[in-house]
Amino acid sequence: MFFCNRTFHSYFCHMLTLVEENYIKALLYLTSKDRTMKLQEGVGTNDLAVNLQVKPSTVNEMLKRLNEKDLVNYEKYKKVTLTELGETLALKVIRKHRLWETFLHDKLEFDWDEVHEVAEQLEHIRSEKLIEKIDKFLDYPKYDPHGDPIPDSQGVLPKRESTRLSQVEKNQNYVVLAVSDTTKEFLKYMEDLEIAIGTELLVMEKIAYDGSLKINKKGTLLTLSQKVADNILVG
Amino acid sequence: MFFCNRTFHSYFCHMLTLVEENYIKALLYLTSKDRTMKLQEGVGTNDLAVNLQVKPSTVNEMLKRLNEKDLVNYEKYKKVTLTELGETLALKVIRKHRLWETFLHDKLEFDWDEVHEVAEQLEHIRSEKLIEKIDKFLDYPKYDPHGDPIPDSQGVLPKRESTRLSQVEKNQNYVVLAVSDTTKEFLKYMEDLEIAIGTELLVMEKIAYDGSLKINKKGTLLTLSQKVADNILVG
DNA sequence: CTATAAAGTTAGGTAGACCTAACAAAATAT
DNA sequence: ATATTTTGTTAGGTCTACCTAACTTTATAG
Repeated sequence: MFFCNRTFHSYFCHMLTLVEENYIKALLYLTSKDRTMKLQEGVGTNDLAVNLQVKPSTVNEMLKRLNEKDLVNYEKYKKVTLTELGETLALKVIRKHRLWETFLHDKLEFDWDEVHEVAEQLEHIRSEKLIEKIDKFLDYPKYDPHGDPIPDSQGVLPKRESTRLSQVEKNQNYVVLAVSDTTKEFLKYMEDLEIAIGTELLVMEKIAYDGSLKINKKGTLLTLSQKVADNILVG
Repeated sequence: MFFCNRTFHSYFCHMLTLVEENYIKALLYLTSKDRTMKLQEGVGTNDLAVNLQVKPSTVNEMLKRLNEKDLVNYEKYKKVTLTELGETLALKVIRKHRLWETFLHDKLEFDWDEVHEVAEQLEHIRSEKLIEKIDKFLDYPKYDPHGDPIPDSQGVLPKRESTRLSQVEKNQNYVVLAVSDTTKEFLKYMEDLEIAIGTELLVMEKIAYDGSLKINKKGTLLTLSQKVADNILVG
């Protein structure tokens, strides 16, 4: 039994429709993915439309509604961002998604590549209790089968150990977790290098003279100065 | 990824909306519950409306659609029944519902009375593989936490041992599972006695002279002839 | 710095699933 | 057998979430 009818929930509850949940989830995904890497804050209507596989006009309409509900910051012709409320709720959806993925993989022996599709559905099941029970049943995992971090019940993502690229071992694979310089210049450079959150890097050689690094990025070879390598956090 | 879009599914797949699933599930529930007990076959618009908590006009509209999709046999002003297809699909929903209830109760330690609400949501998850995995994970249970039988993957309900009421032990509780006389006269009498599928009965005394029974039906005392007791199957 | 392309918006339309109000048919009760 | 009640239906309206087509604003390229 749900206690929030439509009128009620609009004012008191934060009960989103399944579709609204998908919009804020996509928004969180698209923003957090590039949060530290892009020059421009926020996401465009078209990007969202592509991600959600709907037409831009549909997105536009929904953005107005989400704005009304204080889930996004939206102004005509501008990029959209999640509000704090929106982000909190999106993290809850992500939490559910990743816990379900873990459940499917660890307990039901689903393959790594099969879990996502089903978790897309399960993430919308409305029951605080259920997801807490699943969390307990899985013994409070911190990462899902893809290695993505699972937010805790407060929406906090586990802190990951990260190391500056300038200080890692040679000949070992690392994944870019974050960057510590957020200036336009740096990020623009990162974009040019096609290095983003999630990019895999392998240090081939450290040049003793100036501390610069020879890097293998999925087959592509490139050289990064120590200054740049200092600002790339990997793990 | 779903391979049935709207146009496609209407003609080739039997992919029902969540709401359609709820309608056929309710229909199965309302018909099977009284199948052997009622004089009149089928379910009325109002009954369905009450069960689904919507208005009769909404039900009416949906019945036309379900009829188009060959899920129900519906004619204006007449009682509605499920087609074979409708019943098959409804049994799949029931199967999912009861397996999820079992999962919630047995694995996640949900209380008996909490499982239904969540299972109402989980039963609509679309994944053959998921439900088969859950079935396996639970080691192929035959009954859910409420004792209701779980249809197998072919939609077949487990056969239950049943005994004629005329042959059961005294002072032991039984539940009516079925009746073996389907004549109007008998069923009408059952209705008068307010004995239906699911009714709990306790035999207090067997009269040696004519084989009639003194019965306690939830506090009410009644006497049944041997002939009647022969036609009531309990378990 | 304008012309063209890309991105975003508006208007108007559809389908599903619900509603109310008014009406018709069937069941029942006198 | 008719009056009344119950049950079922129709018509017309709402909201969500989608669409297409036409249009406007912003970005990009010559």
